[in-house]
Amino acid sequence: VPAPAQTSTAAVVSAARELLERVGPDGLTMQAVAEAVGVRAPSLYKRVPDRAGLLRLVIEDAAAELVDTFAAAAATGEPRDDLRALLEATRAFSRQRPKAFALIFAPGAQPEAARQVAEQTSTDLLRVVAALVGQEQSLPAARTVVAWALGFISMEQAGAFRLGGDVDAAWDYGINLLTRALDPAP
Amino acid sequence: VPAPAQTSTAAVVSAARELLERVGPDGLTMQAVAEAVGVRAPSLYKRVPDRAGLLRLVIEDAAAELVDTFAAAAATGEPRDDLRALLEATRAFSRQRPKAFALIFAPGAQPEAARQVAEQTSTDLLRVVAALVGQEQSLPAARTVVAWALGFISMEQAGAFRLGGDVDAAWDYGINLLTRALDPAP
DNA sequence: ACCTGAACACCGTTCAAGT
DNA sequence: ACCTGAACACCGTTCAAGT
Repeated sequence: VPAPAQTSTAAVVSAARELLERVGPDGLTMQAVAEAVGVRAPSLYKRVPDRAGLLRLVIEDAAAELVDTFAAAAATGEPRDDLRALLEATRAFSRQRPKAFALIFAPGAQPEAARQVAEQTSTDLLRVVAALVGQEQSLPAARTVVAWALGFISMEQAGAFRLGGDVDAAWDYGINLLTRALDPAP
Repeated sequence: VPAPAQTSTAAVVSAARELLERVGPDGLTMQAVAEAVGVRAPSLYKRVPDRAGLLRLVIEDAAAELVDTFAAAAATGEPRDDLRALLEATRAFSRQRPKAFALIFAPGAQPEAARQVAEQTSTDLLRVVAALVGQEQSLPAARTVVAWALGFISMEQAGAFRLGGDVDAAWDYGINLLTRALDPAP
């Protein structure tokens, strides 16, 4: 007599995603996930290989969503506006799923997810940056933009920016400064 | 008959620091630290409050070293050279103690250490940035520089930069681009 | 086929007992 | 005054037994 399935891989991953954002990576225990989907912890091993594998699924899922968000923001209009749109989309996603966003790019955490994002976003970003600075230096220029954006978002989520001032204004300032530097002759 | 001390807080923190860099945060177990200093795990609680407190000591120690390194690199010469020196010192420190550096700025990890670094480095950085861009916009300008540097270092340690190209050249490119943007009239 | 309780390994932490 | 083994709580994981 086969026992009916009480849950599914999708439900497990979904519960893990919500737990990650609500209580952080340390709170993402197998028992908490099991309780959220209505089974006992050992049953989760019928759905995912182990905790690391579950976390990998959550992060790769978030990475795929980030790629989609990024692709949806890609346009082929005025390069300055296009660059801003890509950066705003990235920051907006980081606010929707801050913990997953941090884990995608965390050192040593999930190389595959970071590689996936890098591969699937680099074409759009390089095109826009090349439109501003030229083909030749588009790679180091794009790296400068990405480093700034990831650093800014990381600081924002870490609660840096304690010397006062407007954080949104600092974000705009950074975009404007980089854009101006990439294409000094408007 | 008092039992002679077999270790000290300094030795415990030092062993923890080495373990952190060698095996990462997850490998930094109380048992591994105890073995490194030659006692059993329960004895560590005579030296540090608990594992979180030990990690806090390690990170604050690294933060103090980073502040010293930064202060030693501060000069009052040509502002562009001064800014480069501050950034090079930060990157050099991140390579000496990559795990500790990441933990100082990790979201949610150690707010005190990050605050300490921010407070004790902001004066030097703001002065140099103000010399380039002017007093009025020195705060958002400094935030742009810091965001770029932390993002670049984070990407470097995470093993991003997989599309080829010279990472050191990208670092120089970023410094030059930011410097040029901060002071467009050389 | 999946679910479960029981068991095991591992880690952080406490504590009574030793010196 | 510090050190230790034993014990406890908690977590990840395995597995035999149930349906």
